[in-house]
Amino acid sequence: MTAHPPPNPSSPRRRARRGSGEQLHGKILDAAKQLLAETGRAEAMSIRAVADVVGVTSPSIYLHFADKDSLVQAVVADLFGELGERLGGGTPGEPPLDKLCRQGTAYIMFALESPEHYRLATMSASTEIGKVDLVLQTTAFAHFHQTITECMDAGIFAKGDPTPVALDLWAAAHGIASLLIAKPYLPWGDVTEAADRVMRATAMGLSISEYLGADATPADFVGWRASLPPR
Amino acid sequence: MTAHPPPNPSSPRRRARRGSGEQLHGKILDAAKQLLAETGRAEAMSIRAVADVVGVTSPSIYLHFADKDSLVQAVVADLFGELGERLGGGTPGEPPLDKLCRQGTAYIMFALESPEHYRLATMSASTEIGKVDLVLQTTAFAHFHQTITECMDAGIFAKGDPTPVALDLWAAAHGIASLLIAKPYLPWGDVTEAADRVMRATAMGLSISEYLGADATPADFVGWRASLPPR
DNA sequence: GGCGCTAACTTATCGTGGTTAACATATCGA
DNA sequence: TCGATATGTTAACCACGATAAGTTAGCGCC
Repeated sequence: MTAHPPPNPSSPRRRARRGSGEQLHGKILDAAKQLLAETGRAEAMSIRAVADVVGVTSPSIYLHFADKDSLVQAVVADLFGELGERLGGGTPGEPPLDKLCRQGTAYIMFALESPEHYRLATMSASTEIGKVDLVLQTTAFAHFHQTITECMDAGIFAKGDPTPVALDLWAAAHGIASLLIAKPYLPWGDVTEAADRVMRATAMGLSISEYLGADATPADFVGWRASLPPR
Repeated sequence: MTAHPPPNPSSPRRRARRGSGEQLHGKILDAAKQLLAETGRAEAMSIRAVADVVGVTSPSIYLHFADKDSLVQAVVADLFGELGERLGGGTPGEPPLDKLCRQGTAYIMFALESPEHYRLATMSASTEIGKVDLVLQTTAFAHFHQTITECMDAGIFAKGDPTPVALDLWAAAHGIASLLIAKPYLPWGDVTEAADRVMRATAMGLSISEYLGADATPADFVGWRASLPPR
């Protein structure tokens, strides 16, 4: 069995119509996502496996994607689209910091729902210069951006460019999501609570950090904290 | 050139003495670390490449490591040992929260110095039950643990089990380290400042979060913050 | 109807990588 | 000296990513 088996001789897959080569493109993407979701292992998404699922030979993949990395990136882009949609909703009039924490937790939950997709999305090399601000242009990031701006208007953060704040909060969300996925056996306790706790702590910390001034040392904070009335 | 070339026929590597098969074990580990550090790419550390560097044929690796994953895990364990040593030092009498932030930043810097090692350490699957608390038993984690206990004694955190606090802080450190490695092109600004900022914010946030009470909502925080005198 | 163009595939093949089975040999205790 | 065995090597298998070259089906056109 050294040769790869043909797709399925009994049902010879009908070749796509002349202009509709894009059909296969979509099917390949779906198959790749499905393989990742079902097996849960990134290495299971081989070009050959994807081709088998679609019912096509492996070189056909290369008619629609330049190489494996392109396929992975396409899957990831698709995923981030879904994430953006999910972060969009929310009750109007929701306090901005509540909204920010909710979005952060939603981000983490999304990552936990499709851990292999998330791993690929955040842990691939992809140091390509061309895609410099690919992340920053996702709708998910735009939603974060928007909510942070609302927080600034509410006086929770100092007014200015929301991007640094967004990056710091994203780092916190990514950190807990990533570790929950990679080290699930650690004593995290309830996952939702852990996610919520870290997001709240980071958001509050950034706010207090700005309140105390960017040049405040940890010792300054300790002194200030000691001066707070007990609750 | 389909066959693999022999190591080096001109200098026939002396076989190790009867009891010293462990020599090769160490050399393999060094070679694997070296390949990762030099090339900076995880895929460059193939079994065959490691064997070539050592001057041995690839199947010999399997006399000392069960499979590639075992070799990777061994490299990672070695790395965490180095990390633990580095986190150990520090001036006596250093305020505990300063120490905590310094250790967090040192952790992040360590990750940035050997990004591929770090990627392997934190992003591999390794869901093996046997190694349940492998991370928690590293000296690096022990140092975090110790410093957090000192913070608790200083009233910065509520007294109790340091492990949850350590995990949350570790998540923050890992998040920023991981993103700095995976997405270096994002506008992080100065890397050291970013690391320090996130660590400080998270530590302060956890402290304030405990001060306000675990059940405090983000809205509670906003109300409390608005009551603070302007600085 | 038939003819050619070409999009949409397949077949065959290459090189690399992880892993294993079978074989070889140097070392060491008895 | 001699056999047991630790310490390797040779040869091979199979899966994978990728490419080159061949094939076929749909479509416009006369």
